Amino acid sequence: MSKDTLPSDWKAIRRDVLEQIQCGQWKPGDKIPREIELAAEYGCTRSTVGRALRDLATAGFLERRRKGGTVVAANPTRKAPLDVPILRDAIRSTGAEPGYRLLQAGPERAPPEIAAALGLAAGIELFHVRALYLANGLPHQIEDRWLVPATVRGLGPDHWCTQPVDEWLLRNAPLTRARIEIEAIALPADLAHHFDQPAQSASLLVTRISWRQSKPIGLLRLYHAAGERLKTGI
Amino acid sequence: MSKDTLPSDWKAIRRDVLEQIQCGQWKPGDKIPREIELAAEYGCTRSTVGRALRDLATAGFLERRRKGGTVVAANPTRKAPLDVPILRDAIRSTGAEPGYRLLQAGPERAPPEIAAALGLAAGIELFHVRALYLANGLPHQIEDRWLVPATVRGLGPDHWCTQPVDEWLLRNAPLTRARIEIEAIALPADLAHHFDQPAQSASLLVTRISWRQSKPIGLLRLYHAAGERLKTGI
DNA sequence: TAGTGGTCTAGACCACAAA
DNA sequence: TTGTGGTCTAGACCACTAG
Repeated sequence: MSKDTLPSDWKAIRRDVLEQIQCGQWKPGDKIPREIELAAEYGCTRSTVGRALRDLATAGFLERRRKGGTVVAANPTRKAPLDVPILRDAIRSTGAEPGYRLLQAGPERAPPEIAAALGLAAGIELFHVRALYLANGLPHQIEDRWLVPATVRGLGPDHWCTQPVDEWLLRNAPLTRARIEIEAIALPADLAHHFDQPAQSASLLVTRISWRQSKPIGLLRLYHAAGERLKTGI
Repeated sequence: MSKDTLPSDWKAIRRDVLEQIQCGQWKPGDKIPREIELAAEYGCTRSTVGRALRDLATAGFLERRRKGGTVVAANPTRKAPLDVPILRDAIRSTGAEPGYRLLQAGPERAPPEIAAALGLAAGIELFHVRALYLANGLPHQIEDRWLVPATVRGLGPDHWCTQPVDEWLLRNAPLTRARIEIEAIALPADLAHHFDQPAQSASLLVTRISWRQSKPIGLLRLYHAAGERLKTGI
């Protein structure tokens, strides 16, 4: 296999190696040449080859082990990146004009399942915020958020009245860790009413519990209007 | 700000810089010191600092531009990696024993919306495979797959009878690109019957269209049993 | 134990975009 | 124009692990 062009930049090498994999030249489980051999082949240093292979490894195409060499991943479990954006930005990115309407806010005793999910004692008092997000004036999502006062210190009524809470949180109590679950639910009557859709419509519910270091920030339930979809890709 | 410990490996620098960001020392929009300044501070070369900062940039915490310097990302839109695994592996990873039951398979004229989604002429003949996946013997997911014969050449009845199609595809026609959509639907009666659940139950439908280079591989609709959730995290 | 990838250095040149 | 990050080199030592 002689090469007429000798790409010596790491992106070209990456492309080249990936092509060998995707064309089936190098099959899952196959051991590929050592860094030093590829370096000789491409006419560059080991560092440059290493950069390319490392990138393919983190992308899941290769598995690398010291002494074991570099092997084409047996089952390239691909990851589809799911955005966790600011809610209004998500609406903007669809080309629609975002709107925000506060439904309810204030301190409230946490229901047992909320407190439990956050790892807090039952009956603790949290901030409870419910708000409606609009796209071009039409109901789009309903946010149901429980926030831990101790962690979001400084957050007050003046914040959530005018602008979405997540925008304040982003700047003042950014999450370091989160757990996300996506499920389908039959739209409860009260939410369906806000969406102006029939009750029991199948709709998406995204639940997100977030932490700052090891302290719980809060629990967000994001109800989507029936028919709304999450989109991603590889 | 003197440092008593001077971490000189790139992971430590990464941790250190990330901490400055997450503790609010460096706020969104702030310009952070140049590579060469950080290198002096940490007592290492520019390459090592660069490695750490590059990593934080690809993770979305920093934005870097030549001449513009390195800036803390204004809105760190985090990405939650959603696995796109082999179906039986996904079941295994929950600790359950996977099962596979073929429901129906063979050539079939593609419905207009399927052909359109794949960018093919209406009325084209595709492979249509429907199968039930079980977890510990219980119905878990239903796969409804349309495959483009020209792209998955070599796939035949003997393959899909005994083992899931995706496992053959992984080795013989791996995807290079995919579009994924997640939505909530009311379970149609025929599917509900297989799941042994009431019709109209809200359940998740994941639709995936995949390509190999620019050639369409097929369209997969994965129906989840009512109550099933997708899980991810940051 | 020996071989592979992982990391770091000290330097250089280049590409891009801000001033 | 000029300063910043992006990349590459040639070399070195180290950490892990397969044989």
